[in-house]
Amino acid sequence: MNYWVMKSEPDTFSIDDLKRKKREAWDGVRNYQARNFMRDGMRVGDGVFFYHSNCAEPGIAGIAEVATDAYPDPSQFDPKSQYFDPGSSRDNPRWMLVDVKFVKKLTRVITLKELQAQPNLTDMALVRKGNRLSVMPVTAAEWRAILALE
DNA sequence: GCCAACGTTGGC
DNA sequence: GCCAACGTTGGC
Repeated sequence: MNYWVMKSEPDTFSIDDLKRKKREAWDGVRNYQARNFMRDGMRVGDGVFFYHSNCAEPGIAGIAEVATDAYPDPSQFDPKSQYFDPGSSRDNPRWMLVDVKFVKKLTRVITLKELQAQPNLTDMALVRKGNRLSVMPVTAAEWRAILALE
């Protein structure tokens, strides 16, 4: 069982959207490191912090769960999609994704500011300046420490 | 909207 | 293979 944080801009897809839809294919990831985490690291049942980025109150807004193994992101084959990748093929897909299912919305957003203020979380990739990865691993200790803040 | 950080692209 | 130019992310 591993833990992850996945970022989404709430204007595009928020924890409330996931709550309403119950489940979502996490498409559009076009970063190799993030893809590798989904493809090689994620297993069904892994815990996911749903992080709101690029918004008024950036932070962890809810909990989700990995619902599938990785499979090819269909949007890479769709010429009409903003995520279309002409360099990818069905025989040799470049981009993978997982489905994520809603677990719960936190009673409040645990803000980035708050996470940065935790002495035991200073090593966490998420809180380090300039980290733009949209999918990152979280240790079990970090997972517990963050849940305890709610 | 600004800009720092950083990944990607492409000329050489 | 180097690295400048460029594009994107995301906090502020």
